Amino acid sequence: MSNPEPSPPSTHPAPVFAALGDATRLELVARLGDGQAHSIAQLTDGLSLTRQGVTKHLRVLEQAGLVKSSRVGRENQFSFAPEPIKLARSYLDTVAEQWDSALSRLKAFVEA
Amino acid sequence: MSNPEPSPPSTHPAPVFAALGDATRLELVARLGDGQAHSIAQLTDGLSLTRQGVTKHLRVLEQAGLVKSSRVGRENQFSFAPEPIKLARSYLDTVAEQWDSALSRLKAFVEA
DNA sequence: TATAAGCGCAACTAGGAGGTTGCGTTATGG
DNA sequence: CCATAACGCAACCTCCTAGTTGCGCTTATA
Repeated sequence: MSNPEPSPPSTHPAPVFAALGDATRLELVARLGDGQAHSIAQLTDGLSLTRQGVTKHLRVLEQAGLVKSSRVGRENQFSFAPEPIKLARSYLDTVAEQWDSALSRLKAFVEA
Repeated sequence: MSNPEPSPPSTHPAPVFAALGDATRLELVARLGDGQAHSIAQLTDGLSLTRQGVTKHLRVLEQAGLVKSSRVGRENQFSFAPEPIKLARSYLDTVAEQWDSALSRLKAFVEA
C-alpha cells in the first residue's frame, strides 16, 4: 500500500460510483465517516472477511480518492476524504436537474 | 428482456452505485435524461459497441431501477427513472453530513 | 408478400473483482 | 532481546462482467 496510484483528482465520476458500488466498501466508508483514522486491523474487526480482503477494498477506495492512508509506526491509518463524494453528488444533481427541466419542457409542449 | 427481475425498489444504494460505476452506462443515463424514450438501436448509435453490449448495460440499469422498458411494436423503448438517483443522492448527503458533524465535534473538542 | 429493421436468446471468450492462504518484514512492548 | 501485532507482497482460485458472434423470431414497410 502507501502508493497505489495516488491518481489525479479525476473529474470523472464513474470510478467513484464504482468504488461505492459494493456493500463492504460502503460499510468501510460509513465507519470512516466518524472523522477518525482507523488502522486496517480495526476496520477488519467485525467484517467477515480477512485483513487482506479489507486491504484490497481500501486500495480501491484510495484509488477513487475516497480515502487517504498514512503509515504511522507499524499501522496504516486510513481516513475519509470527502471530495469525491461532493463530485458524485454534483453529478447526480446534474442528472436530476436535466431530468426535471426536460420534463417541464415536455409538459409545456403538451399544454401549448 | 422485458423481464430482467423488476427487482423491488431496493433501499440499498450499493447496486445503484454499481450500476452508475461504468462510463458506458453513465453515457446511457445521460442520453435518457432528456425525458424521451429511446430504442436500443437508437442508444447503440454512436457508442462503439454492439447492440447486444448495449442491451446488457440496459439490463443492468433496469435491474438497478434506473431505467424502465416497454415494448412498442418491434422496438423496446427505454426511459429514465429518477427514483434511484434520489436514493443515491440522499445516501451521499447522509455521508457528507455525518462527516461534517464529526468534524465539528472534533473541532469543538480540540478548542475546549 | 418479400425484405429489412429491431430484438431476444444462447454460447463463448478474455479479463478483472473479490476473496483466500502463505510467508516475509517491520515495529511495539514486556 | 524475543514474542507478537500489524502489515505488504505474491500466488492462487472462483465467479462475474463486458464484450462478441451467430441465429431465429417478430413487426414494419416498399
